[in-house]
Amino acid sequence: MNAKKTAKQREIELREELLVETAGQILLNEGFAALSMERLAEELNTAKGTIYNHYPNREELLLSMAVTAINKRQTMFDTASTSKGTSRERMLAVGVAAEIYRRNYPLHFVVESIVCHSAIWDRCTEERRDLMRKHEHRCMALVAGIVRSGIADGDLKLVGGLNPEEMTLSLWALTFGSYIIDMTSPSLKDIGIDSVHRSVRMGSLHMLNGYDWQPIWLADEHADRIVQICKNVFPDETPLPHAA
Amino acid sequence: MNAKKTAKQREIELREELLVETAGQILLNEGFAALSMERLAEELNTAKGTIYNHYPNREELLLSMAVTAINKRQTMFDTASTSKGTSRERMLAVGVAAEIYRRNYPLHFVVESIVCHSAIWDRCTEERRDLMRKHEHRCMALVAGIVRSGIADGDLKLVGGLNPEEMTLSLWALTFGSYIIDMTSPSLKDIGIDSVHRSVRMGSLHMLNGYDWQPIWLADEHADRIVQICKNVFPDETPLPHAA
DNA sequence: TAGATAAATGACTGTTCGTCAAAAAATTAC
DNA sequence: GTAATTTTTTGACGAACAGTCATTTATCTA
Repeated sequence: MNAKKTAKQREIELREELLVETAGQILLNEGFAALSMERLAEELNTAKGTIYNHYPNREELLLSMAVTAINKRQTMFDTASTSKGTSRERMLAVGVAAEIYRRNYPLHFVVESIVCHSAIWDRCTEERRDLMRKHEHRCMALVAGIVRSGIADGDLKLVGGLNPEEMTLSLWALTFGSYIIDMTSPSLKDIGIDSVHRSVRMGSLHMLNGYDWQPIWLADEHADRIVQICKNVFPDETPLPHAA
Repeated sequence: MNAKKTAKQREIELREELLVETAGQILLNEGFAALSMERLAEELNTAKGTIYNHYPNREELLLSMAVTAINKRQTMFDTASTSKGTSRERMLAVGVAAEIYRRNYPLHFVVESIVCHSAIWDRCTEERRDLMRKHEHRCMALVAGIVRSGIADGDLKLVGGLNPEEMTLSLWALTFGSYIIDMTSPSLKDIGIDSVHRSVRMGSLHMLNGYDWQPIWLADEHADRIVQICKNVFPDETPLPHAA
C-alpha cells in the first residue's frame, strides 16, 4: 500500500470537512432540531448511505465535532497555563481563554453543551467518549496544576479540606454554568443582567480573592490585566473588551 | 355547569397524576431516551391518543414536570430568603436550599436540566415557557433581594459595576453548573473530585468572602451554620451532612 | 484491459411522532 | 328510562427520520 493519498481519498476527506462545516452551519443558524442525516445528505448532494460512511450515526458526528471543539479549548488552556507570570496571573489567563472561547467560537461552545446531554452522550461509542473525557480531564488538570503551583509558591493555601481539583471544578462550573444559563434563557436582559461576562469575571475575581490567592486584585487592576493577557498571551485572537 | 367534579373528571385527573409519576420513574430509572409517548401509553394501559389528550406532545409533558420542579425550588428559596438572620445567613440558607433540592429531589433537578435543552425548549408553547421563566426570574429575584438587603444593611458593597442580579447569576451558575457537570461526567471521582457539594460550598463561601460580605466566615463556622440552617429553616427535609 | 477492491446509492425496514374519523362512554334533556 | 348530545377513547394511519444492505458504479491494480 501507498502512503500517498489517492485522489479518491482526498475527495473523501474533503467531503468530511464539508460535512462537518455544513452541520455546524445548520446547528448555528437553525438549531439542533434542524440537523438530520437526511438533511445533510441533501445539502451535500449525496446519498444518505454516504453520510453513514463517514459517521455511524448522528450522535457520533456531534461528538466528533465536540472533540474538535474541546481540543481547541485545551490548546487555549495550555497556552494560558504556560504563560509568563505569577500563578494568579496564569489562572486569570485561563479565565481569559474561556471568555475568548465563548465569544469567538460560539459553535464550539454550542456543540460542547449539546453533547453533554444524555440523549446524545449515551449513544456514542466508548472510544470517542473516552477521547472526550480525556480532553476534559486534561483541561481540568491544567487548571489544577496552576492551583498547585500557587500553593507551592506560597501564594495560596487551601482550607476546609478542599483539593485543587475541587477548586478547579467550582471555577469551571461558574464559567460554564453562566454560559449555559445565558444560552438557554434569552431573557436575562429583562431581569437586569446586562453582561453575563461581567458576572463571570467578577464572580471568579472575588472567589479567588476570597481564597486569599496572592496578589489580591481590585476590579480595575483585574480589568487592565485582562487586556494585557489578551495582547500578550492570545495575540491572534480578537481581544476581549476592557469592561465585559 | 357544576363546580363539583364528576367521577369522570376525577378519573382523568388521577390518570394525569399517574402519568407524571410514571414518566418520572422512567426518566430516573432508564433515562431520557426511554421516555416515549408510546411507552407511557403502554405503561398506563391506555391508547396513545389518550396520552395526547393530557399533553399535546412529549416536550410539553416535560416542561410541565419542570414547572412543578421549579415551583418546589422557588418555595424552598422563598423559605430561605425569609428566614431569620443576617443577610449573609439568609444567603447561605438559599445555598442550603439548593443543596437539599439537588440531593433530596433528584428527579426535579434532572427534569429542570433536561428542559433547558433547545431540542425540548423550542417545541413548547409560549405560555408554559413564560410560566417557567416567571418562576426562574422569581428565584433570581429572591436571591437578588437578599443581596440588596445586604447592601442596605451595610454588610456588603458591590464594586466593578456589578449589580445584584449579576452577582446572583454567578452564584447560581456556580451551583447549577457544578451539578450539571457532575451529572454529565460520571468520572469526576477519577480526577480527584470526591464531593461536588464540597466544591460548591467552598466556592460560594469564598466568593462571598471575596465580596467582603460581612460577617466573613471560616470554613468550620460555615459548616456549623449549614447544620443549624437545616435544623431551623428546613426542619422537614432530610438534613445535609456537616461536611459535604 | 480484465479482474479485484472500494465506495456510493436509494429502496427498504423499523420506530416514533402526532392526527383524526369512528366508536364508546358519559352526560343532559325530556 | 330513554333518546339526543357531548365528551372521551381508540388505534389505524401518514409523515419523518434513523440506520441497513444488496446492488450498482467507480477506482485501483496487475
